Amino acid sequence: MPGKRPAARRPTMKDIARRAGVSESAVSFALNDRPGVSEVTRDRVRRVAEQLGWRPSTAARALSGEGAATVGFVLARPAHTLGVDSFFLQLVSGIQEVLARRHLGLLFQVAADVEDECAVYRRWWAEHRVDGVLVVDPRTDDPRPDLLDELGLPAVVIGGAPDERHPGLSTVWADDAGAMASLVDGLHTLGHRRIAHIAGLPDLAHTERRIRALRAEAGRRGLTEVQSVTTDYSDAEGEAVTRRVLRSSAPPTALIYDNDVMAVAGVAAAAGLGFSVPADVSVVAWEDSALCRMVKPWLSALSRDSVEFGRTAATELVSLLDGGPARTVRVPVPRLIERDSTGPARAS
Amino acid sequence: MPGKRPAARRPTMKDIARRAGVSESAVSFALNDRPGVSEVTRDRVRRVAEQLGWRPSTAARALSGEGAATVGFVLARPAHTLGVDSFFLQLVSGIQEVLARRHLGLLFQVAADVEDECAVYRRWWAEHRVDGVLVVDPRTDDPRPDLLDELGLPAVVIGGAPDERHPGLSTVWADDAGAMASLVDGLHTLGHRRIAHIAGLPDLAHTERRIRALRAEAGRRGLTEVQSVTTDYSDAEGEAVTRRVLRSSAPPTALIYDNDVMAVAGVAAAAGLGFSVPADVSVVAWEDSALCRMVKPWLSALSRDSVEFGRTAATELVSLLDGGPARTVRVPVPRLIERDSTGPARAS
DNA sequence: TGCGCTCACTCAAGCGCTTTAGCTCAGCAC
DNA sequence: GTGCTGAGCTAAAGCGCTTGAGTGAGCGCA
Repeated sequence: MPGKRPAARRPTMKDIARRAGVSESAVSFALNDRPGVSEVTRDRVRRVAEQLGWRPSTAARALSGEGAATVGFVLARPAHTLGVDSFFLQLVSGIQEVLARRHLGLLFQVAADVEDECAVYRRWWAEHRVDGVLVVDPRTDDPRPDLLDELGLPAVVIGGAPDERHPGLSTVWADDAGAMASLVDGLHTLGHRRIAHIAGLPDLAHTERRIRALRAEAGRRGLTEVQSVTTDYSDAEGEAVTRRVLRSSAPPTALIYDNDVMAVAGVAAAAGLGFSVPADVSVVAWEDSALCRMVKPWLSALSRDSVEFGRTAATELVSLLDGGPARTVRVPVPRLIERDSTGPARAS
Repeated sequence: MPGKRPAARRPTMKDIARRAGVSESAVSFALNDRPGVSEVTRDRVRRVAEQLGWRPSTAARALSGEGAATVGFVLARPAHTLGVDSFFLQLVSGIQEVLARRHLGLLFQVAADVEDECAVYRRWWAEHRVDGVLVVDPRTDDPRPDLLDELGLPAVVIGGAPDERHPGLSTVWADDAGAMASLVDGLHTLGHRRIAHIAGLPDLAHTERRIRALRAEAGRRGLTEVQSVTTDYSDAEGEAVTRRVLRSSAPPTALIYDNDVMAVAGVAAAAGLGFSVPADVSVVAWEDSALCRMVKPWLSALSRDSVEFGRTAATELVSLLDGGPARTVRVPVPRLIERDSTGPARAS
């Protein structure tokens, strides 16, 4: 008897039809809220379906042209940077919340690089696996929008800048430039004149945006000793770059890190070099998480609601799947949470 | 012209059949390596398929009884504990690696609790969405194995103890008891007699295993001042519990944390109370990540290869899907990485 | 009474694939 | 010549659902 697989049979519409004494088509109409059946029949069918625990087979649905009831999400980052990043799990959990409500599945895949990611989209499309995708980490010179256009796959770009060249794509983005501007403004007010920006991956669109915004703000204020350095987001590079910039003859008095991991690593590196935070150097993390309260001093951070970000993106995709128009949605500008790592610049 | 969706048509087997001048059945045989076609035809068909960029429609495949080519993964943890946890992303990336090679999709879902998770399995099963699932966070008194048995859904339990009651399930697990034993042994050798174990979620099977193992080890050595306290894995509880245990009249000289996040929070809490690590109290984290090297002192940690763990689990599931037998696989015992947070007990 | 119309429903085809049964023809033994 | 075999292929059904084209009853209206 052991090892026996009962494998209870799944009920189908045919079963419902039989029990309700109507045709399969009637069942289909009834369950999909289509006209063509009386309210009485509809109710009866619904009751039978419920009672049988019926659920539509996604395979059959997909095959008859209804789409796969699934959206795709590819993460293309080097494996080692996937580590201690709270952003993606939060984002995904927000996405889920919205998708689950519509019984849409989330097909998740990690890819080695963007090229790989494109291959995944092609495969998903050819295999009829997804109805749309959520694209993260948009890049400067990104091949993905063109591809998705070509495939006719509805998509929402998360974190991209508005893009007129692809009117089919929705975009959900945060105003990095604005955030950077107010950040620089705050630091400037505190007397900081030498600022280093330890940025993320060089090819990412938002990295680019932040770098440009910083340069613009510096220009406007006549600050000449302002720099951005790109990294791979890892604690290792955060530490290495911090060490390098602080060792210069006129070290920065404020450090802006593009994520929390590097900021934490950076604080440790600064301490190692004898710099005290915030007395000698102020630190701000672009991304708030528990991490920021795990080190002394607690890190001031730009906080955004990543879960909400995910919700927004998913909502846009759902609307796209419903035939809605592509849109560009801006989520709220991240808010600076002032903690103990920022203070007035040391008088030079 | 803008907004036009070209929506290139997907090639089907019919297209291949036409171009290759054979019937659809022949194409099916050829492409699935089934007997019934000559090598010459097989080659020709394959070439045409390749040239057309054909990929089988998963929907059609699933409908004709081949399974959905997808496995499911549900994460049922309170949203706020999802934050800074490196384990799951690593695990998933290991899983992916194996699944991708077989062109299996990973359907991912976050659920509120185990009950919710069960509902997801039922739905997936009824909707024909997945061929098997990976179950994480096994619990004492877990409803999931029974359910999966009932549904006849192949499954691999990740982190569970071997379970004879469900011969249909595969299990991939680490020997927590052994790891705990050697940990206690090490601490005992260093002179520690009062040990506090800040454990994870109380219902998880591995939490239970570790607690029991600690108690057993303490019993064997006649240590009476050894305790385990369960938490929700969050930095907040890690900090609170640390504070509480260190405030007692005879505070522990060694702290074992069930994850890296709590360990880091704990070190900060200890420092706040005037305890120096490792002089006054030693700290070990059960889970190694970049976090452990982001604080001073660097944390000693039990390190396991989570990516490999994922690979192993996925491999087992694939074998199950191929009709292989259910198995129980043990992954290597986590290894203690000694850094700066452990040392001899202060002479009392 | 008969015409046309609507409503509620049924029939049957079709989505892209697998699979079983069957068909054809060459090769061979007798 | 007949009969058998097996290799190589085709025809057709079926998976569970949707959908457009019927069908037939009931009704209003001239």
